Amino acid sequence: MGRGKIEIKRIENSSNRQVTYSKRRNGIIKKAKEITVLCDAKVSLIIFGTSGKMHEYISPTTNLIDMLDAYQRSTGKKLWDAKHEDLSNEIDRVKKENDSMQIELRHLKGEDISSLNHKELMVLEDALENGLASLRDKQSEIVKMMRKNRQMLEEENTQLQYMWHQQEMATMKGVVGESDDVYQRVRDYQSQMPPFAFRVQPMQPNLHERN
Amino acid sequence: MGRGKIEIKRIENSSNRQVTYSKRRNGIIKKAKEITVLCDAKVSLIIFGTSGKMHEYISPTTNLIDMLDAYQRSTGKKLWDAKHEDLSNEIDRVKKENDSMQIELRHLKGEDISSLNHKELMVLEDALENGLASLRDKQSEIVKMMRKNRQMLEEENTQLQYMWHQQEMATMKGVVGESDDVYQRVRDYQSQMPPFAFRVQPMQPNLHERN
DNA sequence: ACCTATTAATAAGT
DNA sequence: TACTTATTAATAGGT
Repeated sequence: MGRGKIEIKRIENSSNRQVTYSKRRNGIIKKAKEITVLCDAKVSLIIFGTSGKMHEYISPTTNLIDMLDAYQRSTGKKLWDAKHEDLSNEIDRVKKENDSMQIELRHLKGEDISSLNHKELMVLEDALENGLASLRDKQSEIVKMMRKNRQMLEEENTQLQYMWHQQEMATMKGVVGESDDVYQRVRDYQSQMPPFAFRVQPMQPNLHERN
Repeated sequence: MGRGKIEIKRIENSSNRQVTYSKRRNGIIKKAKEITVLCDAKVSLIIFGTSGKMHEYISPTTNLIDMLDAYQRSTGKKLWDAKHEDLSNEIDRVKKENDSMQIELRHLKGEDISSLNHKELMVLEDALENGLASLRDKQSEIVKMMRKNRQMLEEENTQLQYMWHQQEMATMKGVVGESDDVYQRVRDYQSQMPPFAFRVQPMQPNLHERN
């Protein structure tokens, strides 16, 4: 299709070859676009000329990755190396782990237990009872701590009341000195101990609500 | 280039579209081959039609992997790595899911509960108690079924003993006929009911050990 | 890049 | 699906 017929063999004249390359490259890409539109086809076309410059066309209804995935599915050849397979295996492995944990969780919550046999039910029961036991331990530990806390607060309170009482007495007798007021006494008292917060907070920091 | 000009837009007639697809696909592949030979070009062409069937052409001077490597060098886009990243993200996602389930499981088993606050402990307690309650329900259901089973067996046993006794009486009187021996009686009795195994098996098939 | 004679591709019909 | 052929589209070679 030109001023003369040409044989399909390498064009030896370099500039002719370059010109032909450019024209035909455009031609192919145009054809690729057309078949995409006319026939709902998906095309991936990558062309390198001798210059090393690349030209490509990918049907806008898809992308190279998807095309290559489809290619692999279609041919069975694998383009992505072993590393990808490793990753896929890893995903499978972790997903399986996930599933079994999912099941265990459901069982512990009393769901789907109809499929369990007697032995399995016993194991489950043990687990639940142990869990509950640990929890109760924890809770009683907390209660103990709270009691201790309250006790410490009460003791401190008593001490402060006593001091306040003493101060009142002193005031009534009119012996108030600048370096011996009630506030100084309280500060003296406090300095004998670690700071308040440190002193009476529970050892269990998360005892309090978080939100 | 045909008996008439056509617009470049989707061919609605399905069989026309199929025919055109087939012709033009061949046309493009032919062009790809030609430019490969004429101009020393390297072409990778992958085409999927609506049927999902794939056609490809790769210049014989190269292969798809090399083409894609060159593509990546040329564009800077990374194909495998993109895929890679997708997979890695998937792994991360699933692993996170995994971890949180892991934690929940440990909590239900009474482990690592020191970090929980009061509210969380209450929720946990509820979950454990519910689980235990469901389990106890299940277990009592099983016990009930076993009792029922045993009862059925006992009744059958009684019945058989009675028949055996009768037969003994008959034998003592010497009135044993060929069509009226004890075995026949037992068979008669059994034929009134479904087969033994079917009759007295628990409705809960997994009651028995599996391994 | 553009031009255009010529070949190649192909749309529609069979 | 394959063949035919009128017609359009691509393009070789020249400018």
